[in-house]
This record gives sequence, structure tokens and C-alpha cells, in this order.
Amino acid sequence: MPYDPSAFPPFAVTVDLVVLTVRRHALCALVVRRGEPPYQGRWALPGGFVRIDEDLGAAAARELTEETGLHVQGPDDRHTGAHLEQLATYGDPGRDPRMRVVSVAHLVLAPDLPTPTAGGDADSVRWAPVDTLLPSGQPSGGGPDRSGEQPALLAFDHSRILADGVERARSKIEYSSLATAFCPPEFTVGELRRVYEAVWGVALDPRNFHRKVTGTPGFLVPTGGTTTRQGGRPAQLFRAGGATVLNPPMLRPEV
Amino acid sequence: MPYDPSAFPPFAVTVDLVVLTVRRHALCALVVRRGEPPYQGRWALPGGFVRIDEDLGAAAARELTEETGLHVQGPDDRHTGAHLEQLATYGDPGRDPRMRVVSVAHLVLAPDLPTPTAGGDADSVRWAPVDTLLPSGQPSGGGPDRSGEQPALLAFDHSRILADGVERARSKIEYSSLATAFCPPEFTVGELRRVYEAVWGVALDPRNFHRKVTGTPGFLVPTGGTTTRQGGRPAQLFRAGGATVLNPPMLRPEV
DNA sequence: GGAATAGTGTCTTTCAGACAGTATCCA
DNA sequence: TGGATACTGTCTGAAAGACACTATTCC
Repeated sequence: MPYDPSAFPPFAVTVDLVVLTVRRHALCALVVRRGEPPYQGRWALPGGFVRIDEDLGAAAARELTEETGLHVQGPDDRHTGAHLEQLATYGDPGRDPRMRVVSVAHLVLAPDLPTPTAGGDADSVRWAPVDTLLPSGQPSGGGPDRSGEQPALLAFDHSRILADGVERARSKIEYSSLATAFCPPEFTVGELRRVYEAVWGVALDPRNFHRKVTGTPGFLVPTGGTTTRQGGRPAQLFRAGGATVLNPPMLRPEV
Repeated sequence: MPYDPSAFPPFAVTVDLVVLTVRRHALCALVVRRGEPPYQGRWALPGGFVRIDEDLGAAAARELTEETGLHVQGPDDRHTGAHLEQLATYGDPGRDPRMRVVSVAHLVLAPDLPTPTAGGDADSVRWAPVDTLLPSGQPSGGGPDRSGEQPALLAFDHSRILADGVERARSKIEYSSLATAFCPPEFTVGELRRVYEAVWGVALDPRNFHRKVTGTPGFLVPTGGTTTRQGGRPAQLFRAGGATVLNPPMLRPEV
């Protein structure tokens, strides 16, 4: 007997946010420190309850603004704000020790930002490189020793949510123009290449990369300006083109 | 103040199922006729409430078995049962006129089956070609006139859920071996090609298709047997190989 | 033999990857 | 001048798409 809401079991519904950006050549995620039990003092993904008359995506956008001051890119105002999409839903019984909580995780891709101050409390929110938050993946990625940074896993099942979000970002920038969501409104080919290198954790050939992205129709639009750089030929500035799916795609190098 | 479950808003959480199969060269979805208002008499996707101590995936598998008798493929028993994965979550306020219902949609890919009899009521469940359920997409796909088959849209927001599930299936068979989930345990290259043609709604070159799928490592494993066919050279029988991601992928032809 | 399906080979084009070489800045 | 980054061109191999051809069955 489907859909008999008169006798439904009581659930709490929340949104959790995987907010990713690229800072100093590293893929970073936004984490907040928990002030109350359970997992008091541990880092967790930002999130909160969905209000009773609020859409899921609206709840995610509201939590994002509350935690970071970031605004979500609407369908019209391209090249400003962040990209937001639904990621997956996590509802294992026991994922929250207090009660049954179903969390609809969302993925946010944002350009580099000043360190956020959530609710005025700067100590409780930070950007953390994802390879310090996720034990698996590439254990010795690119950087030197990172002892004492972030040994403890995230609270609840947030490590798995973060891993799913990172994998989603890694695969989506192959076939879509979403990598530009990590960039400011105007950017160079080199900056875009460093986004791909940080998200994938690989080194890409600058020559072939330049030829590919400028040859993919609708991906990049030159703005006419150039950048003054430190030591090197000035680079052309681009903004994101109208294309959302890339053809041919940017293929992630594999083993 | 995240995670204060003592004052959570009350939500109902359900699972809805997009069950797809290929019958008579057409991609079909499982739909059930609603017996009560709202949308009484209209077709809808199968689904139901998540129990209070039940995982989301387990709820989807249970509903699938209750509605179709189908069993879900476990991690070990390959080549038997259906493929199930989470699709997306739909929680718009007002999607159910009675109360706030958040539905975690799941996608099921199944081989061709006898027409199910849900709860003994054969009139209330059927396979319907997806192009008779979705007005958009390719309006004049391949078949002749289909007047009077399924003019009314699905109940609730199930048309959108179905469209999302179909698009997920169309893109996933490009990069994974999931097309074999539409096939019986042993199948021929021609049967697998007809699955791709039905899901994508295109015609594929039999020669190139054969060369591609047999050349992709881990996709197909010959069983040694052959099929007696009606008018034509007997075909080799294959079963699904261990590969889950296809390299190179099966690229969907575009404009 | 004719129709139908299965399977192989061959050619062309496109594209990824490697890499030589030129252009233009800063120190 | 040297170093660094931006950009162009060239070569090779892999693969997609088009299609000729052979193989094996049923009628």
C-alpha cells in the first residue's frame, strides 16, 4: 500500500555539503569543527536541517551562504557564484547515534575564496586538503610529509560522503565544463590546467592541454585581455563559454 | 546549529523505483496503476515507505521484490538478478499534496521478464515503453503511430524521475558494462547490440559493434556455446566479464 | 540459390600523447 | 643573458566510422 502518509515513520532530513575549491595547487574541502556531541571536537562537513517548506536544493544553498557567504550560481548569472548539484543521499540506520537522519548530500564547486568565518567563529571552519582528510586514494600524493595535520577521520559517515563528492568532481570535469567553476570569472589556460592537475592529482602536458581546451568548441571564450605575470610571457584571458558538455572530452590519464 | 534532532521537522521518506528493461527492441519501464487518490487511476512508479530501521538500498530492494518478484544482484552472485543503484532524491514541497514526502529514487536494470503480477493484481502493473511515458526526448522515435496508448503523464513528479533514470542508464552503458544487466546470463553480441540500440534509440553498425565489444578487455567472456538461430549463422555465446568500467568506452553516436 | 545473421579485414579520419621549436615576459 | 611561462607545429599510435568480404544457417 504505497503512499499512506497518515502512518509514516518519523525521519529527520538534513543536507550536507561537500564544498570543494583549489587552493595552492591542492584540492581542498570545507570542514567545520563540531561543538557538541556526538563527535565533539571532530571535523565534519557543513550542513543542517531542511525546513519543512523548503526545497532540498534551496536548503543546500541556504546552508552554503550561512557557512561561507558564498552564493550559488543561478541559471542566468553565469560565471559568478558557485556550482551546486545534488550528490547522493545517505540514510543508513545508525549513521547518527541519536535518531534516524537521512542526509541529502550536495556538491559545491567554488573558486578560491578568503578563509570563511562561519557565524563569526573563525576557528571552527577551515579549508583542508582532501588528501589529508581521506586516508585512501593516493597515499603519497604530491606534497612532502604532512604529519600532524588531520589524522582523525571526519565525523559520522562524512568521510565516505567526501570521497563520493571528490570522485564526482573528478569525473564530471572530464565531460563537462565544470572545471571553470573552480576559476575566477576571467582566467588563463595555465590556471585552468592547474585546476585539472589539482583535482586529478596528476601532471598534464601544458602544450597538449592548451591545444585541447582552445580547440574544444564552446569551452573557452577569449576576453581580449592578457595577464601580467611573474616571469613568463603574458597569457590570454578567457571566460567560460556556453558549452556545458565537452566534445571531445578532457580524458583523465590513467595507469 | 546543525544536528539537533530533538526538534526536527517531520518528514516522510520513501523510495521510488525506475525499473528498466528491454522488450521487443524497446526500452520499457515498470509502472503501477494507483488505486487511491491523489492521482487515482493514473500510472506511477513503484515505491513505498522506508521502514524506520531499514537502509535506503534495502528498502528499494524490498519494494522491487514485492512488486516484481525480482531479486537484486549481490556483490558476489554476478550475472544473476538485477542491478540496483541510487538515482537521486526528490523533495520538492508540494510534490505530494498531502504532506512533505522526500523520495529517494533508485534505478534498476533488469533482463526481460514475464509480465509481473504485483500482489496478484495483474491489471495494476505493466511494462510500458518509455517513449510512450515521456513526451519529450525523441518525439517520433522509431515506431509507427502510437495513438491511445499512454497519453497521460505519470503521477506526482514521476515523469521527471523516470526521465532522469533513463538518462542515467543511457550514459552509464557508455562507460560501464551495465548493458549486460539487461541481458540473460548468456547472450550473443547481437543481443547486446540490440540493448544498446533500444536504450539509445539509434542504429549501430553490427560489424564495428562486434569488433568493439570483443576487443574491450574484460567486457565479454565466451562460454564456448553457440545459439541456434532462425535464419543466420549461429552466434557465439558470451557472459559478462569482470570489468565494470569499459576502456575504451562505447561512445554514443551524436548529431 | 536467396535472405539473414555472424564475424573479419581494410581504409580514412580524428584525436591523444610526446616533444621540437618559437614568442614574450622578468630578473 | 638566462629562466620561466605561453603558444604553435609535427610526428606517431590508437581508435572510430564506413564498408567490402567471407562464413554459416534457414527457407
